[in-house]
Order: sequence, then C-alpha cells, then structure tokens
Amino acid sequence: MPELPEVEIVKQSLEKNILSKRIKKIIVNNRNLRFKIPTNFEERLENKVIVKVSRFSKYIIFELSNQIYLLMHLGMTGTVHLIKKNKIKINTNVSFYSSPNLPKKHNHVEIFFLSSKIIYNDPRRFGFFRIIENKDELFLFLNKLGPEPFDKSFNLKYLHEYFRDKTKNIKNFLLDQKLVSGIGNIYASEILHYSGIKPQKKGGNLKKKELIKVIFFAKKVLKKSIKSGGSSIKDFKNISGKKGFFQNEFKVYGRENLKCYKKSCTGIIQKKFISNRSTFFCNKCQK
DNA sequence: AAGAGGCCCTGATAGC
DNA sequence: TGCTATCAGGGCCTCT
Repeated sequence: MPELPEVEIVKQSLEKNILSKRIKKIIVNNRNLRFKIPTNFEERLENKVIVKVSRFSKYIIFELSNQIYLLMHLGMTGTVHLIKKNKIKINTNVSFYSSPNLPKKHNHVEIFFLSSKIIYNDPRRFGFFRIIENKDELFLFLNKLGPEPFDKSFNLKYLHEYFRDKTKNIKNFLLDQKLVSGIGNIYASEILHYSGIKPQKKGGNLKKKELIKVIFFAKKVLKKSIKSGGSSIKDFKNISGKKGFFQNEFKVYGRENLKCYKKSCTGIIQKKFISNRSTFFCNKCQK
C-alpha cells in the first residue's frame, strides 16, 4: 500500500486522533512482523503519553513521554484503524469498541487509549515496529535514508554526483531509499512519465535537463497525491476508513495497453518488469 | 562496490 | 468446485 503520500495521510489522521493521549494498554496478537516485536515492547510503551507524531519517508514516528521513539513502517499491506469506544447500554453497563470496518484477520497490534484504540493490521507482515532509544539514535537511523524529494538537498548537484559513473537505471534509482526516500513502485512510474524519461535509462546517462525534471516532478506528484488523500488501490484508507483519490490521476500505473494521456502523444502504455517490479511507461513520449 | 535477484508472507484473481 | 500459478504499494540480505 503505502508510499510517502499514503504514510503522510495515516500520520495526519493519527496526529489528529491520538496526539497527547496516554497509552493505557498494548496487546500484541502476533509478534512475527518483518522484525520480531520484542517481549518488552508493551512495558516500554504502556503508560506513556504520545508527545509528537511525525513522519520521515515511509516511517511514522511517535515520540513518547519517556523520550523514546516508536517507529512504524507499514510494509506492503499495513493499515492502521482507529476505533472509538462507544458506551452503549445493553441491559448492563457494558462498554465496547465499535468496529464496523475492522478486518477480521491479521490485527496484530492493538494500542489502547482512554476512549479509543488503534489497531495495526497487516496480512503479509512486511511491516514492522521499532523502538528507538533516544534522539541521537533516531538521527542515526533516519540518516541512513536519503533525503525526501521535498528536501533542499535533493537537487541537481546531488543527483548529478550520485549518478556519476553509475549504470543502474533511473527507475531503480528512484526506488533506492538511500538516494531519495519515500518514493515507491507506483510513484516511480508516474514521476518518470511526467518527466518524459524511459524507466530503463541509465541514471548516469541523464542530461541536466532531465535531472531537473525528475526533481521537479518527484515533488509535484507526491504533493498532489497527498492533497488527494493518497492512492487507494486495493484497500488503502486513512485510519478512519476514508479512501484517497489519487489512483484516479494515475497516468501510467495500471494502464497497460491504454492510450497515453499526454496531449498530442499517440503512444500506448507498456508494462515491463524491471528488477522484478512492474513498471509502466509510454512507448512514445518517454525517451 | 555496485547492482541484480531472492526472499520474507497472505490474499485476490486468472486459468485450467 | 477446486486445484495451481501469478502478482501485489517494501526492504533486507546474499551473491557475483
């Protein structure tokens, strides 16, 4: 599911709903995510207040009142669900958590607050949690990632030097989180179509003009997607169950054999596997 | 050292 | 209907 825009949407709704709240209880139903959830996970987090919710790249970062950080990565199929506690009297004073849209399986982690809870669901379990002990360690961890497309340091000089003498194709470079972080398989195809560049083209062979386009459209596409609430292919939703709309704006992704949308372009969108990931591009206007 | 490929895992869908 | 094969939005690890 989640590339930078989708993670940003999740982050925004988490911020709105659980900032300043105290974690009352954590229930881990399955510890076997991408990385095993440690046995002291619950005790480290219970009774702590969520002081800040932020995001870098595809990571959501919770800062807690004991100065530790909880990182959450959604992998391919991770989703977060907000469930509000309803007090409904059914003869007795029973209170329960209403959950109309909650999946029945794969609800691996439940984090309870006073009058709500969030649930981490992830069928493929490629997502993970990670506790970071302090600010320095957080800095070191995030520093292993490249800049986000929005960052000033993601500029012509940087790309030019990074690509020098490299033979890797531009599509794989955009997926390389050490070069630029937050772009995934959908947006890589979209950005290259806007830029008019073939995904197979070697990074080292890009002209200055092309590099400038990549930089410009990486920012533009991601920002536009965030404004649309992200892309809801399959089942991406924000934590309250609301879908995004950017999938309606896709120019190439999932449009195999269809006509290119670019004005005066007569091309047909192709699908090819590049390093085992499906890649979409126009056979005419991307060179 | 850079780059390609395999692998972790479940579910939806297509094809027989 | 019920099998099998293929493909999914990510990223880490290994091999050359």
